[in-house]
Amino acid sequence: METTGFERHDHGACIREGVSAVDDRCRAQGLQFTPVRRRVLELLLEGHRALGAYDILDRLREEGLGSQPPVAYRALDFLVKHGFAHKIERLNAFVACACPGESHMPAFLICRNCDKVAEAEADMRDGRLAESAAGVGFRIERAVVEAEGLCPNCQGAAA
Amino acid sequence: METTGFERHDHGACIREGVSAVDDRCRAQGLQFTPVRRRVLELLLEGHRALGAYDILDRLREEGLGSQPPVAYRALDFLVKHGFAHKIERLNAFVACACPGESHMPAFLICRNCDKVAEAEADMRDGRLAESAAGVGFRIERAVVEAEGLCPNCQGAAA
DNA sequence: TGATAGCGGACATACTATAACATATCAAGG
DNA sequence: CCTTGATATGTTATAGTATGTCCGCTATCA
Ligand SMILES: [Zn+2]
Ligand SMILES: [Zn+2]
Ligand SMILES: [Zn+2]
Ligand SMILES: [Zn+2]
Repeated sequence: METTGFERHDHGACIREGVSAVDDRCRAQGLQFTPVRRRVLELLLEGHRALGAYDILDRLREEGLGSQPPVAYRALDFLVKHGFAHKIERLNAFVACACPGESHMPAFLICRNCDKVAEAEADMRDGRLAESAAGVGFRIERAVVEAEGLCPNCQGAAA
Repeated sequence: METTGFERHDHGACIREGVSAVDDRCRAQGLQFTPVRRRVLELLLEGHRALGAYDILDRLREEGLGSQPPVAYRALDFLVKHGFAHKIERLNAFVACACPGESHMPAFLICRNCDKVAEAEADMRDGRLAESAAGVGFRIERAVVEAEGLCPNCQGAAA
């Protein structure tokens, strides 16, 4: 089970495991993992990339699973709400969660060259930011952390 | 010169100093601090809040300074490009920079109750995230760090 | 059987951002 | 003076992202 998606790996297993983990969690929590929601998750898992809502919608349309924006947004909202996917604010796009179900404060590493996105842990309740925040009396509840740069593969190519 | 805008302070001075600091820097760097750009900066400085491009545009329109989206976006682009303002990705909105001219990797503390935004330092090249990134060979160039929570004033009120 | 709740279909609309082209302004050089 | 190039602004249109609302279906449960 790789963490980043930058390395070569058995991506078929990646998808299968991702879907089945969410399937399990939905069953456990009594959530409805409907066909549209499952398909959207599969699409997000297809590459370790962020997909826009309308990219998703196009695919759904091709497959006869829905043709109007709310269909895609509702599925995405469901996935995000339950921690099965995340929104990348910088890209107005969405990625599958790398460790669905585990509650976490995710951070993202976004390659500006190949657009791959990796998920890292960045609990903002420690570290320098937390100190600054505490210093002015601000209580952090959630945090968006999105780092942009070059992934290991693209540093050599330097395109 | 307060750092956060959460505390009571002489906000008139806040605006004057903000504008004049940018004025100086523009002069020093040969940048044109035109009426529209100045006015947009003033609007951003009015509250320690993020303003949407169309909020800005409405104000500009009222004042006869421009009526079409590109006018606002171009002024905002100028301010952001030269570090006089920042975009808050989570809000699709913009804030004046708290320390214009100094190059920095800003982080933001966004109050979910009163919508005030404070700027903090969070250089992502140290800390835990940098370690994770280094661990997978990812080179961080820029980072969006936007923390959401309650500012000191709103923690009491707890609305 | 009827009430309730959740999901999805469909239409319309709002909000955010940019492309593309035209015009204005000003400074440098012929 | 006139041209030219650079920068900023004006204007129209369009692209891209996200939500509101209403309706019908189905499953569940009293
Ligand atoms: Zn994979
Ligand atoms: Zn890459
Ligand atoms: Zn102030
Ligand atoms: Zn507040």
